[in-house]
Amino acid sequence: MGRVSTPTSSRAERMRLQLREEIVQTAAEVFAERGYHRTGIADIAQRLGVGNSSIYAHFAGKRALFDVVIDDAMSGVMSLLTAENAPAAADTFEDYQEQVRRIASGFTVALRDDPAVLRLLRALLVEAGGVDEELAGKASAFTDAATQVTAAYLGHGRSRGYLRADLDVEATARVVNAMIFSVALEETRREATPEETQRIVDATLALYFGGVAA
Amino acid sequence: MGRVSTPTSSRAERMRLQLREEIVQTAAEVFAERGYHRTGIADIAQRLGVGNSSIYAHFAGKRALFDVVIDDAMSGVMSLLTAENAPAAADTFEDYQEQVRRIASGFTVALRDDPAVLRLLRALLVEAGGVDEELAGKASAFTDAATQVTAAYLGHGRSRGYLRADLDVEATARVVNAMIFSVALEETRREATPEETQRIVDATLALYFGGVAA
Amino acid sequence: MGRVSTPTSSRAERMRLQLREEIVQTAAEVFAERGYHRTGIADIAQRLGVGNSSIYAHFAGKRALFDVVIDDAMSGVMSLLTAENAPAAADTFEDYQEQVRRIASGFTVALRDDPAVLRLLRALLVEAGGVDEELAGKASAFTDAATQVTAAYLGHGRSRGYLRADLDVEATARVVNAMIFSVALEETRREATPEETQRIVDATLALYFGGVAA
Amino acid sequence: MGRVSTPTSSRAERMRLQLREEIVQTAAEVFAERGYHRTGIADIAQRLGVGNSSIYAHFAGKRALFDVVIDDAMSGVMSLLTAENAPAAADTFEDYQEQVRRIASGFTVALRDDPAVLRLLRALLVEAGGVDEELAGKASAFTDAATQVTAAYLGHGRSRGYLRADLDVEATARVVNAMIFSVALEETRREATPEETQRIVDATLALYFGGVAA
DNA sequence: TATGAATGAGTCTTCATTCAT
DNA sequence: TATGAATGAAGACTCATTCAT
Repeated sequence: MGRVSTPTSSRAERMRLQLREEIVQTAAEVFAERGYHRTGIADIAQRLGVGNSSIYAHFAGKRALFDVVIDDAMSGVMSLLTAENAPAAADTFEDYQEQVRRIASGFTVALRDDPAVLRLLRALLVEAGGVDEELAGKASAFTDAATQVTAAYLGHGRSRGYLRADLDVEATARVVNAMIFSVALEETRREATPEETQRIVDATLALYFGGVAA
Repeated sequence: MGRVSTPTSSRAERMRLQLREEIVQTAAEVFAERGYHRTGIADIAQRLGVGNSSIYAHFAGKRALFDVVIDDAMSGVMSLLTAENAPAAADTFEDYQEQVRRIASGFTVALRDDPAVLRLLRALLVEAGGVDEELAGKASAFTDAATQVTAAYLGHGRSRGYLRADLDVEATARVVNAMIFSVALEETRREATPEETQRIVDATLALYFGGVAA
Repeated sequence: MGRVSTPTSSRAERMRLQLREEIVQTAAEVFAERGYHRTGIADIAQRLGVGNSSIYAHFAGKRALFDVVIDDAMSGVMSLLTAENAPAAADTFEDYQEQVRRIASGFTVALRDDPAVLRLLRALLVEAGGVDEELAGKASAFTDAATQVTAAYLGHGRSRGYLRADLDVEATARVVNAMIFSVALEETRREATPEETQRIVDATLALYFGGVAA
Repeated sequence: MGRVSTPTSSRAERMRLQLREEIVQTAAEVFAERGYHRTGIADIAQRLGVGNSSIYAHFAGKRALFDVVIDDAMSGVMSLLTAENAPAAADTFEDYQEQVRRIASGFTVALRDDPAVLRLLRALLVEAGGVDEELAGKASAFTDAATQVTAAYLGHGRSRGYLRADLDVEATARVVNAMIFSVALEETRREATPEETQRIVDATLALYFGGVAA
């Protein structure tokens, strides 16, 4: 039989999926701009130029759509965090610095190109408690997952000897991620110029690698 | 005949102010627990055991009440940040470490005793954009003010020579504050044990003072 | 027993009545300025400088107070209409014109001195339907009573022969009163100068006595 | 294929406009019956048999709906006042009487068929001050406009010589209109029989043309 | 007795969701 | 299947009235 079946439905299916994707895109934009509560289903539908109820043909409701949007944003950030550089890759402090700079740079570029992702993260992290218990749980799960990723890097560095032997890997991972997200969120709030952002990134890395001590 | 001065009006005035204070307290609790949008005037009134409209005798509306609550929280945090330790106090790195530890400790204790303040800050920083442009501006002003305070400490330390000469004071101040607030917010979100919190604080300070490098 | 009794209570009684009177006065002002619905009990109490509930010590409620105010205004207008000139007084058209001019002049002067009465009438006639069935009935009763007064004048003049023999006394009375009240109300609405008002009064009388025909 | 032109949108548009029209009609009824303040959005929606919020799909709010209703009533009355008879049409007093009778008759018939218009006018003229400064202004503008129309007739008649040479055109116009509106309003208030109304109209015209003098 | 703070019923308005076309 | 008009539940706010002092 193969997959000869339903070629017509296949065309319809493609269009259906495409509309779904457009809804998610548009919803991401609007949610990012205005936050969950100030965003109305009508706002999303209108910006996309479709009818209100078309959204309900693809998502159970506003909350469900937000879930999908947030999941997309989360996985986007997670792939930035984990992209191209395995924790195992660095063996010296110099390599590690290089690796982190590369990641930070990738981060910066990616977010410059698609700042909505970050604003969505803010929507998640910030409004989580104001929407739902379930959403709050999702936010926690996300920070926990991010902590795991960072902790893996830190653990590798400590065992390789290029990070402090007394480093509290798990706690530091949490702190570092908080710092990263905070800076990132803060930079999107005030619409910072690339130069300002670069200064913040440099300051962050300097603090990270060497602390403030002389 | 001593203080004949308007004792009746004084009594009534006291009760009026007391109710106002109770409203602010209760509102702070509920806003902290549920966020701005999920909190109804009815929730606050009910928890306090007064009628809905009593709140309107003291505040122009929900938004105005939230403003007062947020202002209280902001000034609470600002006094924690600036309390008892002038930027000029430390002259050596050891003194400075001691000073920062003292502040951190004060912070920790204060927030353990009154965690609502922090949750309110989260409400401010997180929901700001989802409520009002004005509130968003208030949030920005707050982070800017906090940056100034921290930058004063860092500038003093750099000029004394116990902090890195190449320290980007303003940028680092921003990063450090972001880190502090993030950690604090995160710790209130997941209801961390005192031990966990202590580990986070230690990790934060270690990172701050010496970075991650071996 | 006589009425020697309770001289103290008599003093108190006097003050009580005086306050009651002041409330009616003030209420009349505010009702006249803002109409029934836009006037709050608090507005009246505040302007008089007494507490909200003092009003309830003298009147059953807002509606009852309005009733008293309206009754006062109605009897004020009725005495203007019936004042000093009995329907029987005039025997010639010249006498009648003189009489009517005297009444109109008294009206004008009285309302110039106490324009609130008229505004209250407006409040009665205009808002009657928007408040209560009962108030609407009172408004009807008032216009009916005024019609009776005017009809008596007209009837007298017709029987004396100085008014048209084919005059429909009752219907004309109704029309004339409507004209009088309308003009009076309209003059209070737009804050007319005395000169403008005089022109209107003259035009009204001219129309009344001689119609528009050449 | 003839007129393929967007029949769907056209159909929907028609229904939309129809509902809007029904809302205005029903609102006119209820506002006329109960006045602005005693009319709730719910009353209107319920009488029409639609949901409360459907009204908000067509009008910004209660006040905006009232505005439309009032504007309709005002233009309805203005067309009655100006209909089919130009001020210039009459050249003799007989012609003029005929013309005025025709207008009065048209008025009477029109208001008998649609008494709501008049009740609405009452709502406007009476409640104007009790709702809004803006509405009060609209009421003034309306009476001024009506005065202009009437003054044009009177001015024409005076220059033709069939009206009194000493006629104060503007003041008389104001009086006459006040008389007309008052009578009309009064007739709707007490639910007069056609015969009673006819007597009032006749009395009004008699007064208008010849005054009361014998 | 006068006060004015507190009340709670009533109202307008919003918006996520459904349904007829 | 897509539409967008209609829905109704929910929430902020007002104000005449009551009650403890």
